[in-house]
Amino acid sequence: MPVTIYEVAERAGVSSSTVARIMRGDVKEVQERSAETANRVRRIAKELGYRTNRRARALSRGVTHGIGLLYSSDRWLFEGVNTQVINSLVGALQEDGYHLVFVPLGGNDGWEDIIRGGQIDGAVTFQPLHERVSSALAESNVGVVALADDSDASLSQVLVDDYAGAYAATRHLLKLGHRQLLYYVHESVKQHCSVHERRRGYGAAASEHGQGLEAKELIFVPEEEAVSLLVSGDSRPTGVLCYSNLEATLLCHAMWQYGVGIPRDISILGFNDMFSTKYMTPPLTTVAFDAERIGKLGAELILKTIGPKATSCESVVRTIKPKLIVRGSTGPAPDR
Amino acid sequence: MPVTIYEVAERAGVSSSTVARIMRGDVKEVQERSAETANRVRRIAKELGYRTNRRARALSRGVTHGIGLLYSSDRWLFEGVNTQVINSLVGALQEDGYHLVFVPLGGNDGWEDIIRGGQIDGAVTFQPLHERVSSALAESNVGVVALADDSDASLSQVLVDDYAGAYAATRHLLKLGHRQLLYYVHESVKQHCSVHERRRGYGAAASEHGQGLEAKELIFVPEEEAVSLLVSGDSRPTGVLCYSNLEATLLCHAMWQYGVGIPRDISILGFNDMFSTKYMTPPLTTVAFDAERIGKLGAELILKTIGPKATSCESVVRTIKPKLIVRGSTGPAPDR
DNA sequence: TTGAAAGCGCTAACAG
DNA sequence: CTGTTAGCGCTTTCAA
Repeated sequence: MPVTIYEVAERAGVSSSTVARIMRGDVKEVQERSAETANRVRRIAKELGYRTNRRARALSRGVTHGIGLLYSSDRWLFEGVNTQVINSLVGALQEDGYHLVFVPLGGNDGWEDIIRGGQIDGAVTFQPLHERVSSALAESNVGVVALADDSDASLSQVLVDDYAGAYAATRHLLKLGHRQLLYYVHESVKQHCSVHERRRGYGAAASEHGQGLEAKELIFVPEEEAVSLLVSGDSRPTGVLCYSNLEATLLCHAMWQYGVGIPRDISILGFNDMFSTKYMTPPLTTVAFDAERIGKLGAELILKTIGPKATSCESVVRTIKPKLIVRGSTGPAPDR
Repeated sequence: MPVTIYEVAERAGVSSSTVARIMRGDVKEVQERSAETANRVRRIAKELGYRTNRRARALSRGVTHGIGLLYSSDRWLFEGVNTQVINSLVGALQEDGYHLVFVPLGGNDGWEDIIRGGQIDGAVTFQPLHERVSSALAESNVGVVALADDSDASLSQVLVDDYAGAYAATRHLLKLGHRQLLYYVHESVKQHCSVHERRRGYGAAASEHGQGLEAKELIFVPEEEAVSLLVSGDSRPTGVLCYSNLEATLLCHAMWQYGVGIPRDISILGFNDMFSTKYMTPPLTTVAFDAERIGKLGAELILKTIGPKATSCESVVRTIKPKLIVRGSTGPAPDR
């Protein structure tokens, strides 16, 4: 049986409110007398092993300090760089006494009970939300911030400047002399704003360059198609901007098979700096972003959104800049 | 302002307890009269948009329906097959009205507040727990089940029969005629019971076979070492049992570089059937297990452990059998 | 600053 | 089966 403020109060000869206030840090301790009491109470609480009961506090204060991680399992959340974001998000939330709760959106109505039942104070998501979910959140006054998703302009969000990343990456290829380019997105990739943003950045850099340049794109297509484009024909691409490390891995494998050298014959550039990337041969040139920072910013935004002095109605967008990490998979364009 | 049982009660002309009981499904509705009231109450509740307040219920019942996912970020939890286990665990818990909460063990004392503050009713973990954590759990009467970890015999656990998996895999190599074998674990792998179990299975199959067989092992070593063993010397292994898909990926890459054919010159066998495995060339022969099932069993065990009729003191162990999936990366041993 | 008292919304005996 | 009556443990006025 856990010890309560009442037991501490009795032992210390003060009222329960006093104990509660002291344990909560509400007491200013400017006067000598209160400082003394405070210390005594703290000592006794410690001796007795007192801990604030979070259930009671939740009811009384009307908040749980829980943040929901909204996701549907059809879009696999725990892959790639998201896991790093989540990890840092959890850490940052914990710093402020908040915890993250898995809230799978599919299946039964569990998610609705959690949202409407006051199980969480706020939420984060990596994906567009269904209307039902959005309204449940709104009606329950649960704030949301979107991470790496810009589909709902009314939400606060933290984004990566994919346009800039793709632009820089493409410029890199151009500087190396590549004039036959390809932007490739694998068929397994889900529709997402970054697909489009990276395409825009790629396109912008290409059209800026002007004449004598061929910039192809293969979006949502199986790798066989990309591979055959890369290994046959005279105007085959020599510089490939991959949507992520998935495409990069696939293509590198395939190129080895066909005896195409990287970066001798083809330069390959990916997005997202992952573990597996470091174990590639050659190491992948890639556009990386600071996943840790997204988590931190996300935590910051959501806590601000649900905070007491929340100027709710305004949504804020934080954008982080990716950076190009040049490694071994890109090199000068081959002579033709 | 959310609607409470009192408002529903007033509108329906019954007492709040009646509403609560009906909403909770406590009412047996055998008699006509009560069935009628029940329906009316339910209708009104729906009209008013009533939802049980989980905070109030938590305080009153003394449970939160939260299950903690205990992990420390130094052992990266969200990689590989664990993510599938977690996904199914979350789903299974949701079926029973439970939710999973991230509980990072490092950093500040947040985890202790969660455990001792009654934020969760039970917990699951994939790793050995520190003494401080274990005692916090025990003292707070929070049950735990270990997933794929056998380090604490006093816990309920769900395990994979890694011994059997490695045994079957090794037998597969032997049947293909391989007589120079290697069991390889990469340096980045953390100490874990499966490392040892797989080694045992490998060793058992090897020693069963008897004479004319050389079974090497390289445990926790960098890939360069493994690669050099595979490409030089007369007695170099032709059949490799990798600890996971990581080693398999690394070795396949390296073999391509050295012009060593798979499975022509070397057969490679991995553990864990992952997405990336399917995109390998050739597709990886691997020992797979039903991750979904682990999650389901885990949910079952933890709910049983914390349940009301929990015969607490006894810990139960469920073991699931892996199965060998033969694909393209293994073939007959080459002539020498 | 401190204490007394009234909740937060639901659950859980206990009568009726 | 239904209503009444106390709480669960903490927070929060409101006086003192």
